[in-house]
Amino acid sequence: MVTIYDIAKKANVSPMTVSRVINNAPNIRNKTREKVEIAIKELGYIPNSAARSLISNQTKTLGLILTDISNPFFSKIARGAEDAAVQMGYRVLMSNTDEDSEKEINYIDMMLSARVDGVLIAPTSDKTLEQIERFKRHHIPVVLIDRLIEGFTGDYVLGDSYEGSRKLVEHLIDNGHHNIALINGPSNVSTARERKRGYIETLKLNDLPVYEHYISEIDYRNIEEDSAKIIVDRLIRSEPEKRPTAIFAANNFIAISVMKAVKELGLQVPKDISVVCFDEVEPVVYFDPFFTVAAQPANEMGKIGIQFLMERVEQKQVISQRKVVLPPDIHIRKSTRKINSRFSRKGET
Amino acid sequence: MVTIYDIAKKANVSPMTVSRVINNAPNIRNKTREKVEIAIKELGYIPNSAARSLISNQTKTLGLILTDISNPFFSKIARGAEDAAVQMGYRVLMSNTDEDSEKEINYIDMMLSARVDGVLIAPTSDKTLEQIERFKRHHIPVVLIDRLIEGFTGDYVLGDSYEGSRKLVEHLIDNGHHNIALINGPSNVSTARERKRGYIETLKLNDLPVYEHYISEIDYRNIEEDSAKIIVDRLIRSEPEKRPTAIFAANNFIAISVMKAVKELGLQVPKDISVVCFDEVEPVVYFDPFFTVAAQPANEMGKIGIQFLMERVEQKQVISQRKVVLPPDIHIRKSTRKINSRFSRKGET
DNA sequence: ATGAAAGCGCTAACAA
DNA sequence: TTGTTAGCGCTTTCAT
Repeated sequence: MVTIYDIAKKANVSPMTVSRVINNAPNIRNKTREKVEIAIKELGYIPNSAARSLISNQTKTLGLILTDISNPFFSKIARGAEDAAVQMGYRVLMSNTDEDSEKEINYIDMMLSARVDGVLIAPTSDKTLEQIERFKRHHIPVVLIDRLIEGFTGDYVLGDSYEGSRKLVEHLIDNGHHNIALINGPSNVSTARERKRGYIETLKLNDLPVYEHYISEIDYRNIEEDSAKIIVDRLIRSEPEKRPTAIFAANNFIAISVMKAVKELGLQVPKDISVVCFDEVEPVVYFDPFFTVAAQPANEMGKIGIQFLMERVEQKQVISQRKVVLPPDIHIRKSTRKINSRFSRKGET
Repeated sequence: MVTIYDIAKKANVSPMTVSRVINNAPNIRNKTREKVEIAIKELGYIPNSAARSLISNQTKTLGLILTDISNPFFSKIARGAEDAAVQMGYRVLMSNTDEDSEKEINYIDMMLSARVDGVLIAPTSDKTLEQIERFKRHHIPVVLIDRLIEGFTGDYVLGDSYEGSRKLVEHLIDNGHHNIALINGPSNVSTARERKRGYIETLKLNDLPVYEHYISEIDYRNIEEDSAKIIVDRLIRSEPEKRPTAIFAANNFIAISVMKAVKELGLQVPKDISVVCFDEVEPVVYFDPFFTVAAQPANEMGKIGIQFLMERVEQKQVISQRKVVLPPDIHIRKSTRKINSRFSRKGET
């Protein structure tokens, strides 16, 4: 490996001068600089980041902890984050926790030993707070993305799950749906809680009853399995007047499982049942927009998350906590249809 | 920051003993080990990777250079690669070149200065070979994924583009299509060349003419723009007997643009025109399998790529070049249909 | 404008 | 079994 000593020897200067050249320090004679630069080119010298880190106490590396980069929502966050990081001269270490808190701990160990300068994380659950404390102890800034943890102090960037749910459910109600089921994510994740809150409050505001048997949860880790089908099956087999006419799937993955289940049960969307969900279902949407969704600006979220993080890392204006909650875009498409309400609402004639 | 010196002081041993404990060295008295471990726990010590790298000359970090992680094909490669890397105790630095060779060079600089122990790369074009040489000069192993470069010596993992094209086109021909257009990727990428070769040879083997005006290329960087539409428009407006009855889109992104264009031109797939492509169009495929595709095992490719890389990095059996070409799975679905050939093939009665 | 010395956190090599 | 010394590649500090 070529070092500044090799360059120094070749250029007939001291290692310190080489260091000055590669750091664009002032007060260097042009001729000296040229000599050094030529030697660098000829030997193909590239500074050793590890040695620099050791002195500067910064690695110019950021940690990105997401649950699954092959989920389009997260891969967009990753893209937005990576682009923003590189633009500011930082590298990105990626990881996939698969919603598994043990994997998450291992990745956090990894990030800690890599001495990342900051971390952007979508926590697997509220329990992650303890792990985040570990970063705090090492004075490593942490920004939360997509998911909030109560008691967390620091910046975060979320989609507005409550508002998105409100609008999605409102849309269903406006189209005559009074029997709306919610298939939610696990309640130890903030987005799921907020979506449920939006769902319940919207029903109540519209004088619609909230049925416990309409609400179920799926652990994200089991979506691939038959959990969605079991739920959809149960919902559909209930007595005709209790059968939901619409399903609110908490995210795109759940929506897909629901679609599959509905189909396997011989029913059609939206003819027999309407479906809405969070997050865009790509890339179909580009040529055949089907799902009625609350689309979150994932790329933007990643970008803002890194910007916040960088400001903490570079200790610019260390303003107080920044809480950004981005509104989702509601797209009304073909997975929902107007129906004739089977029952009138309270107060309706 | 806590160092081995802090631990040493607290545990009343020398820094070297601490080093031995954290490295699980033999010949340490149990009691000493315990003392040290307690101090480590209490102070929350985590070894500094940079310092270790400086001595060991390895960073336990791998570089992953892909074109765009928000493309499902590549995000699956990334997942497979990341999982495999972590399992072997390595970290992964990610990057997105966007098919841009300048960005690619910057990322390669980054990887070089990060002193990654190895690189898994899907090169933007054949020109990347020079850049790969830079890794070679620094004795950093490189494994190619998805795309091959002529003249490259080393391991690679590809999908079988030639074979996939053969089967896709064969399928179209079997269904009466004699007028098949190819909308390809740029010919400085190996997959595009191989797909074209498969297309042409299959036509020839079936005594079908190869028309130059049926073959076009799209730069991956412009897919979002109207390039596909312009091509589809031209194809469709040609004289009736020259109008293709099927389009072979080189990948899923192109296929989506084609679908969009076909729709905007008021036509339907597969009624008016059949469409086939490479790579699965997810996640629709899970509930509404539509596209007839040659699906490549992306996750597997990433995993194998990292395995090969690791063997080079850890200099196990440094066997000669390993060339893995994985066959795609052909899925016949609803985007293609049987038609009555408008003209008989040469030799047919 | 340039150089020498010291040290970042760790470990290899040797010594005790 | 444990400790001492030196040095990985670089930069900070202080000279010159």
